[in-house]
Amino acid sequence: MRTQAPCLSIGFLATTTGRLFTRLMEQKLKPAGMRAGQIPVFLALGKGEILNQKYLAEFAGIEQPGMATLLARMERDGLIERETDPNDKRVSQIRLTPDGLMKGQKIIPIMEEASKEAFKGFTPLERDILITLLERMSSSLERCL
Amino acid sequence: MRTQAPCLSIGFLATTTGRLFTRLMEQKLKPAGMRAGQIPVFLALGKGEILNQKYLAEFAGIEQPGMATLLARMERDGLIERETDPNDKRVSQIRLTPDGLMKGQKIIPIMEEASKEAFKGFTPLERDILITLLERMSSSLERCL
DNA sequence: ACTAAATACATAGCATGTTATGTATTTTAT
DNA sequence: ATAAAATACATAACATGCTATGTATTTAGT
Repeated sequence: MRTQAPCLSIGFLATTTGRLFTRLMEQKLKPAGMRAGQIPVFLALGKGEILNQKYLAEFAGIEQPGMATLLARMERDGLIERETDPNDKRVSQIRLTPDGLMKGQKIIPIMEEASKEAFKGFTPLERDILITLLERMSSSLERCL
Repeated sequence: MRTQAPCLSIGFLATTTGRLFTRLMEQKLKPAGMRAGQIPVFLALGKGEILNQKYLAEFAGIEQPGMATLLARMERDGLIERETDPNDKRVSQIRLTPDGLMKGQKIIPIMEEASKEAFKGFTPLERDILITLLERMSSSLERCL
């Protein structure tokens, strides 16, 4: 008796599902003047919060340079503003502009729409199981990186 | 009574899990002279198959221009060769070079390793459920794009 | 007090993927 | 037979994310 072969398609499935979801979000966000990568920033700053880049990178689950370039694009597009922290000149305090705040209000409804479509045909139980298993896999992967 | 709120974190979870998996594969593939995006090409051509770009793009589940640039990089790095189909000069027949064939032999073992780590702590049943649910979500998303 | 380490952010260079569009070539329809 | 549609691939421009590295600024250690 031999060990059952692990499913090799999990990587393909995970990345593909992620990409498809991003594509769907892009479709919905673009007409509203937002992009998929900006979602965590809008979620974190949507109520007028003022946060620094390190926090935002951790919140978004990406590396610091990725957040740096994302924020540079968002600043270019007038969605965020930055101000050097007077207490620690290394830190820049980041917040949404009035335009950013206004646009950000549509994020949650759009996410709800997309999630509803992604979960089409799922029972609430299946939905919860998928979330739980994905969270566990995500943790496993983080641990071995 | 109101409809239960759909889980909004599914998009984040899917994309994050995909990214983490890609990162893990990069760690394992780079020392072997391969990159994560090349996996489907190696899988499709690993036994000496000769296939065209359109087929490879569909197999990889990405758009045609993405495959075009991927193949350009792989050709640059001496992993694949292309030859115009004499029967239809629009088509280019693609195959792995000897070096590509040799490197490609390590793909499956590396995928097995990565899958084992991703599924750490999963029972076989949980594994199968995750696969099934991800496949269903992937199909749902494809349908509404 | 002052050098060394740590921290926050920026930049460079790249891979991967997307949409939009261009260019041959082949097929279809009249 | 030929103009029009379809097909296969390439290219441009961009977003997102990565690693590696640079640059201030702050904190710690002696």
